[in-house]
Formats: sequence, structure tokens, C-alpha cells
Amino acid sequence: MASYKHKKVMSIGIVNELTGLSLRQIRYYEERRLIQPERTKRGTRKYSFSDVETLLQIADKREEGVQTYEIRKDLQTSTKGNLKEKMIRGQLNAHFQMNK
Amino acid sequence: MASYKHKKVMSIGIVNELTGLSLRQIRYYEERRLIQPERTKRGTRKYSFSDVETLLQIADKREEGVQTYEIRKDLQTSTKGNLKEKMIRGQLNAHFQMNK
DNA sequence: CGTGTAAGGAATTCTGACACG
DNA sequence: CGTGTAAGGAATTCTGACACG
Repeated sequence: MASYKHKKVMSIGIVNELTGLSLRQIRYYEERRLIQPERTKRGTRKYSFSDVETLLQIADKREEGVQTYEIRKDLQTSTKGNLKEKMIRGQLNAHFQMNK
Repeated sequence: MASYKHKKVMSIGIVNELTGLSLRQIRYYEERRLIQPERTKRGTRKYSFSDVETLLQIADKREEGVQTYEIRKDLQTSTKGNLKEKMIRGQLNAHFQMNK
């Protein structure tokens, strides 16, 4: 939907400024698969605003001492969470529909 | 409002890919003040999605043979156009308000 | 006027590795 | 595990200028 939010257009230097995270940290979180930047032909990483938001969330969790492995799981469920919620809601609707 | 749309985050290389315009053209349109990118500390130009949209409009006009000077005027009025429209509408409202 | 290009310098980004813990 | 750093190479971006028209 929000095409701008997910378009990968920023270099790692900009992401560093926007998030305050070091280049090392940003690359490491990718290695740990918490974010998936794209690459230019040459190989330079490109990030989206969405990635920046995720990195900000990661930074918060890390400050709390949460390990990257746990954070990855959280990120997945917070994404699938919406989906799961919708499915449950769908089932509820179907339920009431039947009893109506 | 749309914070992502106006945030200056892209390097000229990305803008080149997104618009198809040459680096030379992108820099020239800045020199002619059709766009106003920001600069990093070092001096690298940074563009927003909004700038990319403007460049696309510029490219269309240029293909029609419109000169940069004319395009700049068009861009200004198309921006102030909305404002002007609002002002007129405001006056009309005031008018009918009075005659009510 | 608008755009291409060669020129030289400066800063960016990349990867793999060693370090600490 | 998470992050810092030094290392060397490769690609990016910058400016001022000459060229064509």
C-alpha cells in the first residue's frame, strides 16, 4: 500500500543517521535476518523507511537485553499477529453468521 | 504531513535509477532551482520521494520542449495553485456567509 | 540552453578477520 | 553473542571546465 514506506532507497550511511545504530550493528542485524535490505547491482545495501522503523524497534529490545534470536521471533509474530487476528475475527464472524 | 515523502534520504544514484535522468540532468535542474535537495555533512546530495516526483514532471515537460525557466514557473504555480484555490474558496465562503 | 564527458580528489561501502567476553 | 576496529579494494559523488549548438 504505502509504496514509499517499503521502497528500498537508502544507503547504510543514512540509516545510521536515522537510527543512531552503527554500521556494524545494522549489518549484523541483517546477518541475523531481522531485516532484509536489497542490493544495488554493485552490492551496496538499500533500506526502506520500514526497515528503519524495524531497526528502531530492535534497538529498543536490545537495550532491554533481548537477544537477536528472540527479537526475530517477536518481529515475525508481530507481523503474523495481524494476520492471525484477522483469521480469528474471520472465524468469529463465520460463527455468529451461522447462529444468526 | 506524509513525513516519508518529503524526507531527504536518497543519493543521486538512486534518483537516477528511479527517474531515468542522468546525473548531469539532475544536478542541472537543481542549479536551475527546480528542485532543492539537501546535503550531508560531507556534501553529498540527498533527495526525497517528492523530489523524484517533481523530476518526473520535469522530464515530461522537457520532452515537450519546455525550457527550465518555464518549468520552474509552472512548478511554483502548481504549488501555489492549491493555495490560491483555497484562498478563493475562502473568499467565496465569506461572501455567501455575508449574504446569508 | 541543456547535456555529455574526462579529470582528480575525497568520502562511502563492502567483505573477511581478529578481538573481547 | 554482539560489536569494535584496522585493511585493502571498488564504486560513488563532487566540482569546474571544455564542447556542441
